[in-house]
Amino acid sequence: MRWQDIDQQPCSLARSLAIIGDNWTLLVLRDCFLGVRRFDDFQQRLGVTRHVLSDRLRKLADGGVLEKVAYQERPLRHEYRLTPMGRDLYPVIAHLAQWGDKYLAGDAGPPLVRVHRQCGEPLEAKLQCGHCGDSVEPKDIRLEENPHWAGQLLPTKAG
Amino acid sequence: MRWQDIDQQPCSLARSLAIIGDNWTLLVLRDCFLGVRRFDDFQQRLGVTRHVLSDRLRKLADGGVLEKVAYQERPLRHEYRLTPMGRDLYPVIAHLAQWGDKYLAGDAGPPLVRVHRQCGEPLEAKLQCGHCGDSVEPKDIRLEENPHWAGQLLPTKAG
DNA sequence: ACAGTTAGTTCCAATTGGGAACTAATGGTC
DNA sequence: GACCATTAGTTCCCAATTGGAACTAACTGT
Repeated sequence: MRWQDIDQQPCSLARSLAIIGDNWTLLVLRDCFLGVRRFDDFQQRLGVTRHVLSDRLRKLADGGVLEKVAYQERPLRHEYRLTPMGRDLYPVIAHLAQWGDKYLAGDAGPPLVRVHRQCGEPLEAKLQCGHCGDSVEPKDIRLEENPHWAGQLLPTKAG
Repeated sequence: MRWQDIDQQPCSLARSLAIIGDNWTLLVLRDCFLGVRRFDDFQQRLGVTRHVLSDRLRKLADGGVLEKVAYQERPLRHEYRLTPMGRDLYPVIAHLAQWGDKYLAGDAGPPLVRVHRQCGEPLEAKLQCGHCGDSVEPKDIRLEENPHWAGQLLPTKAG
């Protein structure tokens, strides 16, 4: 199976990755959350080649994660802004960054600290159940298959 | 800059992506969280080619996300298991899957429901501040640069 | 002796990526 | 009017990676 065809899988994770799972794409989104909006700014900050950046921005815009907004006419120029759908990816980025802080930081420590304005403390991101408010770990989750794909998604004991 | 060199960036997100940001890698981890451990099982479930799978599993093991454990001698065979470092990626996968459920599901609805055992309800994953317990959104976060990289990480207003 | 199991490796053609130069549309300067 | 600057891309070429399939190694069971 080709990577470009994973958007046809029923799995929600696979479909998500079809939009944001390419190399460079999550770094583009990191910069979006830092307020970067323009092509050349992305290009210089990331060091990615221009045609790859062009491709990734187009995919993000087509996928609804970014929108292309004209910021001037004559000559017509566009910038890229997060949509609500894009902003919903913040927890993914926050957890990934925190994971890197925890396991991959060098001697100088994590490069950025994310301070929670409301409480003034560095954010310790946790996965929370919105229904009961408790923190959640992998073992706390039970998976239920949608009957439409019964037996096709989860591995069997036999393999 | 080559993608393979992003592990040398100070950014924690970039370093995380150096380990888990390759195409297919997060789908390998999805299957790990579903209990898949063996090479051929990954290969058949993912449809990825064998040498790409081999490369991704090696990178994950080298990065400390998976460990290679012998499950029999004669002939020597290994399986791949999540380490604690790997299990810490669960929030990333949960949020990505939920994002796909919300925005990318087809007519039949999300393929899997993640039920929170403690409260019995479908998980609505939220990003929580471990210090104060509140849910967190992008606008609630203020970034502070580590002085070691002062001025090198965040974009300036000028661009 | 021969088929089956399992975790890979090897080979080749096709796609994708890195690096650099180039284009288009326009404003400003000498 | 000629030339430089800005900005968002596109085009070109070569190298690296991927997809698909076949092959290898080290056994076990019949």
